[in-house]
Amino acid sequence: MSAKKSSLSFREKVWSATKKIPQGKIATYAAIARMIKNPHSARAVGNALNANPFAPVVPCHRVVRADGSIGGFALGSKKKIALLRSEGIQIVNGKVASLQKYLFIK
DNA sequence: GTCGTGACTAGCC
DNA sequence: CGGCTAGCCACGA
Repeated sequence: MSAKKSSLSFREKVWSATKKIPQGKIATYAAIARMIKNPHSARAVGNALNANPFAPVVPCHRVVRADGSIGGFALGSKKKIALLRSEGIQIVNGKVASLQKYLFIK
């Protein structure tokens, strides 16, 4: 089989996968790791987004923790909640309501 | 080549 | 319900 080589760094893949998240939907760090074929790098995914220089370019605010908690945000978790709400996501107690309902997993 | 750090996760009390 | 621990991976110094 033609094994494709990963020319892009791990971070590049993370940003690429995150950019694919449709508006109104969200994904977990583990889900992103799954998209890039690194299901065991959920932690590394967070690191990638933290170093993400494309803050407004990549919908990093659509990425939350596996338990629905907001996790973190370079511009402030408060801002993240505001953005999610603006997309139709219900946030309760700093957590996503019906996380599964909004999850975007391929 | 080794060490420390972090926007993670699951388990245990 | 909350708090702590251990395991996991990628990156920079």
